[in-house]
Amino acid sequence: MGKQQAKRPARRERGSISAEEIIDGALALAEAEGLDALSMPRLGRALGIGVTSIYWYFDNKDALIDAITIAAARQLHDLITPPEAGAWQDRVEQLYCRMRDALRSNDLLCDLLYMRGNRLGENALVHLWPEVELNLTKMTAAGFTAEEALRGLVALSLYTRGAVVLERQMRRQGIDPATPTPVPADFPLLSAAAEQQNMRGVTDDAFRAQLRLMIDGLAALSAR
Amino acid sequence: MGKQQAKRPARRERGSISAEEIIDGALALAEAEGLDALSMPRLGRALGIGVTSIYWYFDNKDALIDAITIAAARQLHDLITPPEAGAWQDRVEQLYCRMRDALRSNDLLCDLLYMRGNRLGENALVHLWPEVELNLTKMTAAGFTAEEALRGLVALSLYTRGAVVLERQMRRQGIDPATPTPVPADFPLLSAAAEQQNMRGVTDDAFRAQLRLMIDGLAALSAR
DNA sequence: ACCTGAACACCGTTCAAGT
DNA sequence: ACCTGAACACCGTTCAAGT
Repeated sequence: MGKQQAKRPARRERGSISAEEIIDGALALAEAEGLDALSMPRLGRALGIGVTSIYWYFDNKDALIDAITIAAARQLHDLITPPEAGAWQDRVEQLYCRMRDALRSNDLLCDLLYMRGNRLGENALVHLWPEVELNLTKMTAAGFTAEEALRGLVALSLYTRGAVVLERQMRRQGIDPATPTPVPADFPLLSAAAEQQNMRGVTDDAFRAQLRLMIDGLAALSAR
Repeated sequence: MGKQQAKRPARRERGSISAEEIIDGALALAEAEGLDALSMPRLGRALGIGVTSIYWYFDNKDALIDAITIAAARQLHDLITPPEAGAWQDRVEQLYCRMRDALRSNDLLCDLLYMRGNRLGENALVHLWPEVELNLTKMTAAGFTAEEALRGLVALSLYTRGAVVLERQMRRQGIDPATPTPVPADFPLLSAAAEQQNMRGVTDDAFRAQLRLMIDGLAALSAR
């Protein structure tokens, strides 16, 4: 009879592992099982490499997460950037609506960028800077100072981020954002309103309407 | 000579531990060392009880986190609720400015409520529902439908939440939100604007100004 | 009824090797 | 230069006790 010992997988040749392969594997694992399930041992197993080999390419897990964040964010730009032509109001409305859509349909990207501490900070979205610059150009042409314009764009992005994060938190808990929050009858107005416009998320229409309200408010400001 | 064996702490009497004591200890530990440092073994050690004793009072760590979230959120209400009298515009402006202040000065509360998955969802802030009801009353009196009014309040809270979370992420990374983001000169408008109004946070004035813009936009809507 | 340590299956990371 | 397992100090949780 042959030897019965558990045969361990063959040692990988040197040069057969790359940072890119690890990033791709990590993205695949996190997409399939969730970011929480991404552990170094599991990743090593999924890639068929020794756990510790990962540490030759990345100093630690945080560095790896940074890398997959950049990789995941890179694709965002093409998904959401509106055509160059058009009034800033419409371009900006479209940009943030698409941003919300993209993050809503990509939990992993949302988790990497907005949930818990994204170590990259604002650098995670460097790919969007040309888009910001273009909007600033259009807005200054419309009468804004650059500071006013940027302040407005930041506000819109904060609103969008808030909406995305709220909904993500609900989904993470297995709560359907469409189901209204139960509110005791002590609060008649709130409980009536919460049946339509609940506090667990925003409908597409409500999001867009409020976004437009903010944009129009800014536009009125610049006209002054 | 006396026995040299490491003496283990005396066994606690039955009844000497309470859920409240555990919650207080957990809050103290999380405040002192950060939410990440709150582990079951550390908490047991801090309280001088066996780690596993905690499991008699809480099913698991998540349940304990829920409990301390509720405990931490309870104090929020008194801190931020504005006086009853006044126009809804001013009350709401004050409410969200104070909400931001409270969360900015209490990292733990911010982490519990907004960073990563808060299992309690909107129930974490039940203590604010009377305040919401009051604002809905005032806003419907001013011409809003209850749904419109709630939609507006949700939007304001999303903006606030976005601002708080962004700043918290920066602080968590040890980045000073006041230091401007370095932007390459390829983006002249952005780099000029980013020196004043950077993308790492919002100044108090900018936050309030944008909040007021949103409120006035809502008010104009109801006048129609 | 309440409190406990031993034990288990995980984790991230270091280190001293192997090739 | 690149890949590796053994080992370490942690974690959350279960379980079978003790009192």
